[in-house]
Amino acid sequence: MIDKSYQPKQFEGSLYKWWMEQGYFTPKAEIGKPYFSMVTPPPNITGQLHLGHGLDNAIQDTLIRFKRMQGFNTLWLPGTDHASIATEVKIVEALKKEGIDKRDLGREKFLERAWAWKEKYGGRIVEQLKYLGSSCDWSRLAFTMDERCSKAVRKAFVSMYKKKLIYRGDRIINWCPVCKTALSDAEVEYSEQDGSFWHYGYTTPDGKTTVTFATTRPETMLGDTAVAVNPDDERYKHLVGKTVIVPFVNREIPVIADEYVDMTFGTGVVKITPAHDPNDFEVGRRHNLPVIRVMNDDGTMNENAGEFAGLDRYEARKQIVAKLKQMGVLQKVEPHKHNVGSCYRCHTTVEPIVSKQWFVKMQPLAKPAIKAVKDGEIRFHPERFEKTYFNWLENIRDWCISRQLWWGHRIPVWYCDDCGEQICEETDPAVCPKCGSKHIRRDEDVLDTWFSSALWPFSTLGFCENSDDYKAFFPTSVLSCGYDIIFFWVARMIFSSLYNTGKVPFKDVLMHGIVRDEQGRKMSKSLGNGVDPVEFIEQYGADTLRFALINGVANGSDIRFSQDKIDGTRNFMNKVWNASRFVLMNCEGKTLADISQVKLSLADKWILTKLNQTVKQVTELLEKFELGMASQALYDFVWSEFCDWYIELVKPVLYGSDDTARRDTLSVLVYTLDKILKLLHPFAPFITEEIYQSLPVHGESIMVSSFPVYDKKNDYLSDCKLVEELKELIAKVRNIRSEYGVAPAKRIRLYVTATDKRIKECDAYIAKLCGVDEVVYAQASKDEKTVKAVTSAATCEVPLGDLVDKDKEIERITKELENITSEIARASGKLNNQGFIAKAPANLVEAEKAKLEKYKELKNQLETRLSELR
RNA sequence: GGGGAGUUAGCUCAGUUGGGAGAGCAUCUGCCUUACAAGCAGGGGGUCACAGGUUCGAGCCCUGUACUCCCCACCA
Repeated sequence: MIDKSYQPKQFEGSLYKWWMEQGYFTPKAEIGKPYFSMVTPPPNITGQLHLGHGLDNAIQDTLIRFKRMQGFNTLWLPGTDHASIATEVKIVEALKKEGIDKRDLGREKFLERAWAWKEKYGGRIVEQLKYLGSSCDWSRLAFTMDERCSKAVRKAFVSMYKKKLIYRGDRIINWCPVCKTALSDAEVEYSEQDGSFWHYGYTTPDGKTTVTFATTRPETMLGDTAVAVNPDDERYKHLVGKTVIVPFVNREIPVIADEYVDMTFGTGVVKITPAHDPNDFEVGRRHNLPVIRVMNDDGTMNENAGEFAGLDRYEARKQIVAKLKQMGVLQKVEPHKHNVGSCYRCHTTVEPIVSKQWFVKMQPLAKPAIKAVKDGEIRFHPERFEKTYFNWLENIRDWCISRQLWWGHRIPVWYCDDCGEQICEETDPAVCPKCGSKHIRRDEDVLDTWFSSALWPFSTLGFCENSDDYKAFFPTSVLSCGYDIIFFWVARMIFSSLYNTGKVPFKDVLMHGIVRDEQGRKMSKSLGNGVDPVEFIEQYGADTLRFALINGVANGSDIRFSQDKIDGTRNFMNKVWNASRFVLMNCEGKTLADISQVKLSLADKWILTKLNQTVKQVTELLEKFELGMASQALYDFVWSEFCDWYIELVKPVLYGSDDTARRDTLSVLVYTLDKILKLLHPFAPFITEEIYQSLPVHGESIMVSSFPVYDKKNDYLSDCKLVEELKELIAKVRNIRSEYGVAPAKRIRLYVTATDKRIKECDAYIAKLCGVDEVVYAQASKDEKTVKAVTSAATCEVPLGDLVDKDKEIERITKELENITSEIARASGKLNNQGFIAKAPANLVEAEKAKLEKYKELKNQLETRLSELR
């Protein structure tokens, strides 16, 4: 028997441990067997569990549990990400506290520290994920830098290098002066900031002509190597080919003509700094301009900056502006809003800088990735994210994959100091294969952390070894993650997988949104509005957390996590708990029968039908990945049908004296509860297992039991309809009692004139649920003061004696009559419409006719009643 | 500049092939009815942003408008 009150803390931990011990999460690789597999988005080893993980895991665990119960060979493979830059930043910070500089420590020692750090903290998030109930196979736990994944990284890199899809070159990249590394385009976040537009000009050597322009970054002028105008611009045609002088550095630079310049913008003149602006870099290439870097890696000005060398970039800007002003060169300063890029890790403003880096050539990889989605080999849910995906891949630029960091996969390229050869092989070279020299050096840089995560679905499964896991579970079935990492991760997995394995990495992509706080703000450390899932689970339990994150939420949309939602969900869990307790209490000391052997009551047939339809609905919705709607359907069935009606309907039998009837109904009650628990288990694994273990008859574990299956022969539609009519009748009588203020405890008599004869089978139900001590199947006598309720199945008269207020009754019936009349108008309007008759589906027309008949009958009854009263 | 999403009850949101507007919370009334007051019963509350169009029929499809939010691009 379960406890009196629902206290999830008392059983969640131990159940999880037991599931693990039983090995339920760990499948065997059975090649050819129908499978369902997923890989988790690997959380960073630096990470703390937050509600985003909660949502992600709730979704995936729900899917995997559903599929497992459906009999698929299911694998959910977890792991963690080394998170190159994020981790390195943390370790550098920790070292700083000890007064140690990374450079002084040296690469090897630094990596020792990093690994030690990973051992110490890397497992924390994994442990936290277990609180959620995630049925991942922890025995297959992967790490992006473990041997298997590293091997895949090496293999992929070498292969792409040899196919010239990876190349090294001097290009404009985004540079973070704090992290001191290059970043990919995706790693830069843009935000609008207030800045200034400084207008000034450069003058020709003869001092006669000045060309004026505007810039937002005056400090870059020290690296200017040209001034550009549009070739069609009549104002400046005469200047093209002439030169002007850059102040401070006294460089003579040409005035060039280039289509890039927009004549209508500003003065129509652009200063060109090839080393520090992506567009200028392109212009510089076209005109063979020198590329002069004026900034160091830490954001200070370098020796090319002349008198400003050594200053921080912003200080240099300040001083340059001041001096330009002093010199009388500065013409005006305008406030200007512009988008500034910042590092996604440390939020420092990034600098576009020319630098020698490694790149992945994207065009050839993007094409098949686009095709796979266009052809429907991979489907996004919701579909709209496919557009986001296409848009990105169609406009993609080459991917900068080298990082000036130590923590990560070191680029597997060696350089020969003697002959200059570049060596890139799957095994480390000892000597230069070309000249035999021993003087070879390995590239210092590591790879973008996303390069290894891009291989995740197949690297973790043992693609390199062509392992049984790979053969049994690849391609994976579903990938679930937030829409915020479509570019970082989803797109890159798709092209990487197509390139390396020739297969798509997964068939369906299920996108979810961001979990926000009550006010709709993003949860963040700085706002302090984050909810710690571990604390939350302590208080409310994992089931409540999971259900609150999933229930009623549409795919891909953000979620507001509010106390209201939490309370409502906790109440639902409590409801499930108490309803189960009711069933179990009634089972004590009783024997049950197989429901195929019992005589089903009306209520039994009704709940079995409703159950059956819920099974159908939930299964279909889950198969379409509509988890939010599936859980909603379950919530409604459990609370509004099973608890509110069925349990109440069966009480008379359970408390009655007919043992056979009791046994039969109890059997249906337990049967239904068993199915409810199974349907609910993927969403709320703990509470369902805990209750399941207390059922009079149960399997070893609910998580390896079979998911309920819809069976048409369990639909008792006519009985179902009768119960719906009964519910209507009960509601109307209750309404009258309530309206007339009849004390709830007061037993009354009820006169029923049935239009549906079967309503006479419902005595006990009516009596119990309407607080009636006697149901009389006749009309009330003329002198008894009654209030009348007209329903689809019967007319009821509630004798209320002096409580009956004639005027109030007339008012009530008039109001009801108005409703009915408008319904009749609507229905007959429809039926009089020739277009409707001709074009609407026949069943709809029939249904409408039936409704009209019913309403007319009700109207008659009400009119009769009204004339009686008057 | 390009793309996407949203606008439905006081609040937060569902509403999937177009066929009589829903939930939770809040609110009002009455109930500690032996599973549950974390509950039960009953009630009130919506020209589904606006304007057109398609259709027998539109919250849902099309066009436009307004406001809000997000992503991408980055004319210096």
